[in-house]
Amino acid sequence: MAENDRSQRPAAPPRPTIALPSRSSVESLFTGGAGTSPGPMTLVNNFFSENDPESDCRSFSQLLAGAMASPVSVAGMRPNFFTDNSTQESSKQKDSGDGGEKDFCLKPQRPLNLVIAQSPLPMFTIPPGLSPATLLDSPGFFSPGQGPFGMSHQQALAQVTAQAAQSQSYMPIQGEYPSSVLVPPTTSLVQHVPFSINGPSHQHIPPSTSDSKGTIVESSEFSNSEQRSQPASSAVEKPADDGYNWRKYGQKQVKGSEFPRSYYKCTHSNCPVKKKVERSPDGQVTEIIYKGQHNHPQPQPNKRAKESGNSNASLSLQGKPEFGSRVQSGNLNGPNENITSSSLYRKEQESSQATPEQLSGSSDGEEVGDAETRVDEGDDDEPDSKRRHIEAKVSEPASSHRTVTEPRIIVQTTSEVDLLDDGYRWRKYGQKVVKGNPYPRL
DNA sequence: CACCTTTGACCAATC
DNA sequence: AGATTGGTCAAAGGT
Repeated sequence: MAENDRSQRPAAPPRPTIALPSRSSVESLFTGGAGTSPGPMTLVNNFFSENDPESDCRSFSQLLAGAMASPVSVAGMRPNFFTDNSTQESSKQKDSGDGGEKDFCLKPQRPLNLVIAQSPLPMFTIPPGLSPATLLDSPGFFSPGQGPFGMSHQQALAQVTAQAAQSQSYMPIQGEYPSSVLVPPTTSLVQHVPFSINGPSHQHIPPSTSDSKGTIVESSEFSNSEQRSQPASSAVEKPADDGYNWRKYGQKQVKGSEFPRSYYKCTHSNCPVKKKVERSPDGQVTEIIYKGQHNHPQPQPNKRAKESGNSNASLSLQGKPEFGSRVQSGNLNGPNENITSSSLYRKEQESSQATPEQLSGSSDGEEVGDAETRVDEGDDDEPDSKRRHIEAKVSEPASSHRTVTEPRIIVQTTSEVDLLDDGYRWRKYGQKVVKGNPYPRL
């Protein structure tokens, strides 16, 4: 283990392996709106940043949830594809394909924020089965007809989700994430979205899951009640039960975070996956950050049950560390790839406890990267990026979700560096609208 | 006894 | 160059 860690440090993160569509498609995507940054992150931001006063649906999670819950409606570009509580409960039903069209906007009870963090880490990846082009070309994604980013986030999200689902049928998008066993080591934005959004997952989690302490994290994200029902999970704060076994190897108070951060490693031999969990004193998880991908199948439930004391094996959504950026299906080489991907699920549970940065945010929760987001310089060659730059903390939609539990999702992308079709990575240093040219010149 | 958590110290990157 | 900070190590102790 130690060796791995050590070796990891110096090792530069693998370059993001993102297959890009021809420029045209990319461009159409990125240049959808004037003044829009073409960066992957920006892209995402645009998706989710919304200042739609008339819409209560600010939460990306909601969007996701909605998308997941009702692909059909999504396909229909229906803004209100989400649902209320009942919906959540009935998510299973939805899985079977419902057309539930409830207006989730009205029930921002579990708003989730998607945060796209910019970092040197290739977090924003696209699975082999789903090419960026596919996503981008998707009418819903960026519909020319709707003008630059004319479509709502919900729509966009829904679209993406739907496509993802279609393109990768093998990939369980919802809470029932089979974990590494079935899931190839690939990842995509789409994937991130769905599962990360605990939204759907919570639906699968029986309300009374509480017993298993292991599930704390996930469940907590979804509902406070559940969380609370769970005792702070004992002194041993096990990370959420995501199906893997974790060993805590450190804990530290991190600046900027009110709560101590715990460091966990996957106990599987040679598995480079690590995760950082921040918990509030009362045991509520406020943030989870995964790094790397499991290079092994998920342990058998019984095994884990024994170890974690939890029989609910699956639940979680969280454990999606698998969603790595690795495009090639091969095995991980280990140390070198540990950082292939990571994602950060941040949830805010108690507004009161929200950290300043979280609260400081812009009006919209989805706005990525504002306040604290550190835009990476863009030098992809940056080494481990484990440092502060890695995680961009996103400001919280202070106003909108104050009292609500806010699971936060941070998708880390490759940074400001744009990936273009030429195979090289470019850093944008300017943008201008050129007269006569519908698209801004970068 | 094996495995895990705790925790202070250490290291390296960054400021 | 020194201070700060995040991440990790590893001994000690607990289960």
